[in-house]
Parts: sequence; C-alpha cells; structure tokens
Amino acid sequence: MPIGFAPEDMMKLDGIVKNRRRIKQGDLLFSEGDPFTSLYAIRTGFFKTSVSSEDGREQVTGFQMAGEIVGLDGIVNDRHNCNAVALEDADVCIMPFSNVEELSREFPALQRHVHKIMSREIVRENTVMMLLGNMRAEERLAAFLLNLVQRLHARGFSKSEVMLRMTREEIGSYLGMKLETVSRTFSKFGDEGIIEVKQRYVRIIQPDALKKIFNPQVC
Amino acid sequence: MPIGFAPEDMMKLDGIVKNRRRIKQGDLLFSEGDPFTSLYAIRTGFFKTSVSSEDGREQVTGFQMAGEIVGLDGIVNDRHNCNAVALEDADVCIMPFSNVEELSREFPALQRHVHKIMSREIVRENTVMMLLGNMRAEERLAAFLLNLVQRLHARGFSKSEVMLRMTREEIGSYLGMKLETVSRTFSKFGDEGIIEVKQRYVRIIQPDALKKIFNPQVC
DNA sequence: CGGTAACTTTGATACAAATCAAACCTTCCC
DNA sequence: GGGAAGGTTTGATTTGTATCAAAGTTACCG
Repeated sequence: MPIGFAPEDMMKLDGIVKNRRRIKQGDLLFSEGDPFTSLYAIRTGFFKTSVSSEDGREQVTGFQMAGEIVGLDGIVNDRHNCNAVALEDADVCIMPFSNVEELSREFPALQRHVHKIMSREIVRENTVMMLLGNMRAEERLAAFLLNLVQRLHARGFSKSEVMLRMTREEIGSYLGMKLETVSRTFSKFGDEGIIEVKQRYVRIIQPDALKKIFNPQVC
Repeated sequence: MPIGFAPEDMMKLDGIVKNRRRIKQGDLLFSEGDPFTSLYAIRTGFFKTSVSSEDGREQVTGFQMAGEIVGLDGIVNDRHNCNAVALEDADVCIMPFSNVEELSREFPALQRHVHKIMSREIVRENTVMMLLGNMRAEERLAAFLLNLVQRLHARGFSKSEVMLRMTREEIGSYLGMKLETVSRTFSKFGDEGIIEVKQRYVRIIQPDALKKIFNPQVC
C-alpha cells in the first residue's frame, strides 16, 4: 500500500495484514453496530457503504474500489457506524487496527499515510456535502460520472467507458435523488449526445460537456 | 485535551501546543489553499468551516465550538481544503501537526485520541450526508437544533436555550436549504409551540416534538 | 428454456422548496 | 438621532424533483 519503504521495512509492514477475506456480491463486509477491529484494504471488487436512519431510510455514503480503505468509521466508537456491501465479488486484506497503530508508531511514513487516508475521506465527504447541498440533479450526476471514470482510469481502466456496478437507486441514494431522476438525467445526457447509456453501460462521449455541467463557471 | 495521562506525561504533552492565537469575529483562521502546518484546538469561540465551488457557491461543512479540532482537512494535500471563519471572537491552541505526529508515536493514548477525532469527523459527515440526501427541511432543522443544544449542554450551557452565532443563510448553507426556508421553518416551529424564536435567540419548549420531527419512527 | 424477479425507462401529476419581492428589525456609526 | 447596512420575516409565484403508474428490459433460477 504505502510506497517508499526500504525492503527490510516492507517485511515488517507485511505484519499489518492479518489475512484476507473473500466477499461475495451482495454480502456484507461489516454492518452498523458490528464491533470494530480492523480496517479493510480492497484488493479487488467494488463496495458501497451506507448508513441508515432509525426509520429505515438508507443513505449511500460512498462507493469504494480496489486500493481504497473501508472501516475508518469504526474507530471512534469501537463499533462500525456504516454498512459495507460488496457490489461485485471482492477480495480484501484484513488489517487489524491494533497492528496499524503499532506499526504506525514505528514507521513515521506509515503513520503519515494513515493520517492522509483519513483526511482524504474527510475532504471527499466535504465535496459530497457540496454536491448534496448546492448542486442540481444534472450537476450531481455529471460530477459522479467524472469522479468514477477518473478513479477507474487511475487504475488502468478506460476513461470513457464504465460498466456501472450499482443500481440507479444506489446512485440516487448517494446523490440525494430518486432513481427515476437518475434514469431521466442519464437519458437526458444521452439525448444530448454527451454520453451513451445502455442500462449499466455508460460511455462518455463529451467529457468537456460533463465538466461544464458540473462546473458552469469554468470551461 | 486527552485525559488519563500520568502527570509526567502531561508535561511532555504540553509540547504539542506551540502557542495560541486570537481570532476576531469574522476573521479567517485559515482558508482554502493555505499551506497546512497545524491543527487548531478551539479554546473559546465559535467557528464555521466551508468549501466553495469554482463558480463561487459556498457550502458550510460544519460549526465548531470550544474543545473541538479544526484543520484535519489539510493533512491529505498539505494544503487546507476549507475555510475556517470565527463567528465570534475566538481563541485557539496551535498544534503543529509534526508535533502531534511525533508525540503520537510516543504515546499510544494520544495516537488513539487523534485517530478517534478523525474518525468522529468522518462519522459526523456521514450523518450530514443522511440529512442532506434523505431528510426534508423540517427534519434537517430539527436535527440541527438538537445537535447544537446537545453539544452546548455538554459544555455546561443550557439545553433549552441558544443564542445562535450564525445567520439564517449559514444555517441554510449547512443544511442545504435557502435562508427563507430556514426562517419559515423556524416560524413554523414557533407557531406550533415547539420552540420560541426571536431573531438569533431560540428556546426549545418541546424537545420531544423536535425529536419526533427528526425521527418520525421512534417517539 | 421458460417464467419470474429485479431493475430501468418513460409519462403524468403533485408538492416541497426555490425564487422573486417587499417590509421589518437591529445594530452600528457618522 | 438619523440613516444605512446587514439580517430576518412573510407573501406570491415558479420550478425542479418526487411521486404515482405502467411498460420495457435483463438477469436469474428452477
């Protein structure tokens, strides 16, 4: 995970991972109220995290892919505060948090890495708050698509084609809109020739048009 | 800040604070793009944090009071990612992050404390996402008021009376609604006898009614 | 392989909150 | 003390998205 360590240090850092776990599509990695013991580094697969209100409404709080960490929400209360569900068969490294803390004390670079991961999550959530609080449906979906392909591209996938792993309802929950509105907005982008949509398949034809929708000022 | 340390350890922990800084009402503690060097522990006063989109829209991401930490957003990119503005004259402890990291390696209890603070912020933002994504205006404002008085009460203030430090517009920005809607919702709660509102002064008359609005299922 | 369940799309209508507008209140300062 | 600025309240109207409804598509499973 972190880079820039000497080979002998890498050996020790291996101790951070206890073992691995396979999660089948649709299964929970952890859920709200579970005792917190470990962080999970996603090796392969795709997850959603969500919280639910007492009266049963679900809010998707994020979508995570290979190389990302889930479980940070559990640290504060020693219990997980959200649900993590695999949206496709997945493989995670289990990193007992006590190991993480112990090795962090020994390796400043690891310590810094852990802090950055947590800070990055805080900043990401700030961005989502901006989306939810200030943006309209089209802007939210444009931002969502751009973010998704950017992350996939960083992992070697196409920057113009995506096979979505989540339903319209899950996208809507994340973006604070109903599934019908998500579908309509996809269709609208399609009619305008900005993207091509066929169910879960999305191809971005005019990335600049999406950027312009997301950010009316610039472009 | 943290508790449960031996007196001799407390001496060393004092080293975490470099010095203090007074911020006048309306002034910035830091703003987006500033180099990140330190976390700030609020001793007295009241802050808002906000991010802004490229086209100038502001999203308030939180309100912070005595005992809370601001600046965590800066760790990931070594630059602050949000603005922190004092909503009343304030006094903060400057904690250079390098000191925090150094002492964290020495004191596992401090290390754990720092991790919990960051995790708590992640969990708080999850809750705000639920508010923004799933709740209606009345539910958002009820949740906001309950959260505010609960935090004030934990600091020894009344759990039924608040003198708001922020404008209707700032509340609205935080809750994803317009200032007129905030005002109308306050008035509605007032008409229903749930609260008494006189400009910035708010008295909660029926806390259970607020809880019921926030959470229709229970109560 | 056929049937059913899950998901998606599209249309018609309803509604909560935004917008536009104007009056009112409070504070501060010349 | 008068006036201006910033903030709040309230009213009338508009609008974006939700809701309700139904048909279409795909995937799954016996």
